[in-house]
Amino acid sequence: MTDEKPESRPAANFIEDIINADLAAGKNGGRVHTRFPPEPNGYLHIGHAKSICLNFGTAAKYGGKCNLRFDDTNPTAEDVEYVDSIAEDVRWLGFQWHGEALYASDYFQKIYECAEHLVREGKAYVCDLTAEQTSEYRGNFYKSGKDSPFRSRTVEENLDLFRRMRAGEFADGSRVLRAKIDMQHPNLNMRDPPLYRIKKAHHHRTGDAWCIYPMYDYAHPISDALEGITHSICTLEFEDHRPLYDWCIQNLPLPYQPRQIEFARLNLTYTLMSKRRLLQLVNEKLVSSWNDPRMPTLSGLRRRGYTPEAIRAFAERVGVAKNDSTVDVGLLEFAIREDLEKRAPRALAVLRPLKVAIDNYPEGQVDWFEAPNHPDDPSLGTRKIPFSKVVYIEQDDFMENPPKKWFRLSPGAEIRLRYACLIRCTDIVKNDKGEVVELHCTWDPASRGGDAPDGRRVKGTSHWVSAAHAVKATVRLYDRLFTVENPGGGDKDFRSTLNPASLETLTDARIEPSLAEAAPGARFQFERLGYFCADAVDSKPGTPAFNRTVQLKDGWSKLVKAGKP
RNA sequence: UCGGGGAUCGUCUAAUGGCAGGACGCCAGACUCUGGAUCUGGCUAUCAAGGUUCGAAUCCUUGUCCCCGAACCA
Repeated sequence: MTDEKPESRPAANFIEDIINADLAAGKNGGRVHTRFPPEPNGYLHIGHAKSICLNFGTAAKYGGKCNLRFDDTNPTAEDVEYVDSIAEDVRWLGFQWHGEALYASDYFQKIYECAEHLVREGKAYVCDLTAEQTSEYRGNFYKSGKDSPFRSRTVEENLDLFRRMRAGEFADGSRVLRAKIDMQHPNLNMRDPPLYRIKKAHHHRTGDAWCIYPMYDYAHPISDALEGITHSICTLEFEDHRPLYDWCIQNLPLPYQPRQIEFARLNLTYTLMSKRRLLQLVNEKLVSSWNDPRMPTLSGLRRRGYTPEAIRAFAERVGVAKNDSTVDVGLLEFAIREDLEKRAPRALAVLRPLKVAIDNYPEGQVDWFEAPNHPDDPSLGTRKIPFSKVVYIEQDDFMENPPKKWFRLSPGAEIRLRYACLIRCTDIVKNDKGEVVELHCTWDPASRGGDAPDGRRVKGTSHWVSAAHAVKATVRLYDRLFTVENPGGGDKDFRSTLNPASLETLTDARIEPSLAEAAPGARFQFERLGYFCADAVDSKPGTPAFNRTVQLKDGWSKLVKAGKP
């Protein structure tokens, strides 16, 4: 990078302020070491992406390191399926963790030894209260707690009992190890919190080696300290767990003293961001899977056609602060448009075909027009598109009785077929129901390529495909999954606000021939429509299926909406 | 009625006692073989009331509103 001293760099957010101050105070020997600590109990979503970008990005900015650590202290909720998907998603986003992927379960032995240390110091005890009794003894916001009758057990008795817990002598839920702090503490987290519970459950990594598992509040600070984490960044709801985090760091013989910093998690309009509810969508088949392109999961966004670059740029723009906030989903859409606008090759595709016969075009003739793959970037090259006597245009591009500012085709009007020629509508054909099913047009042979030699201007340009050469394709049009800004907000069941039109599958779309062999995952701009990608699962060369990633900005529909077309 | 946080354009976010700035959005215009892109110009904000100060978004006081917290979840 530069020879600039780290602490002289202007801070991008309050976390960097803190790091700069720590660096200036000579803490941690000048090191910056963060970690991303997902629990492997679900798929990563766009909210996690913010945290990933923050943790990995901050470390990188300071020339530090960032660990990937699976927080797997609750075997009943966790699964290897999730650890695999999480690792894949982090890599896809473009980040490389320091060393091997780590697991809190790697530290179970050390965490256990720390617990014995607390017991020996008289700072932890085995408690036989039931969960209900524990809760009762804890008191509540307004009522202080009272000491457990087991609080005064001797060190010897506690050590014996704890070892027998570990040895599997007691039933699930019959005892816990608790920190001995203060049952009168105004912060409920400090009222003798449980450190270990008995769970005779199979763990995805440690198997049956353990039947007691540490709680998050206890295992997390130890894991951080063991790894030499300097700044342990988490979300706001852990703010009042920080005293307990610090208590653990202070009362245990640990090699490092990490510091917890909390920031506001990402909320997005029209988007659900809770793992529990996302799981529900999957389990209840309200979406096809975790990677359904309508899901806010990273695997869903990837399949939808989002790029890692766009997601990182989005995270950057959203910023980092402590205000509860809900970002407009439009900002995410802006990020992917911005990225794809410069990189996606253009192509012509007609979603809802309307047949157009060019009456004065010679039967059997084919013109191959050359079209740039990107109008502003010649380095993407060109391709040839076939033109013949019958073409399809978009149904939306014709109106029999158009409003005033209509630039597209209508009876008697002339438009340009993109990169091909000018055509004028001479006649329309309707079916029994009075719907327009076919247009008759004439072309101006002098306009070959798209410009008239007489210099006449044509306002409208339509995309099109040659009927004889176009390939049929499946195109899935995705829209937001919910109809309300805050699904599941208030007392509404989020399932009642699902958008019934979140997926529309078109099976009669026609694409230009060059698109037929698109590689799965390849992204294109279908001109005048939006960005699309060949589906990574269902699209095969020869039988393509495209997902709409996002629509192009649409000035016309905006006019219509404003009521002034 | 307890503890912990937070209130700046419509939405995010900066300004760390010294010009309230940026991005998205929106509006108007230019340009255009995508009603796309691009380019101009514009719009809109310091929760309230007092105080300190030459000067307050920032410091103090009082109040209001919002979020989180009572799993042997993370």
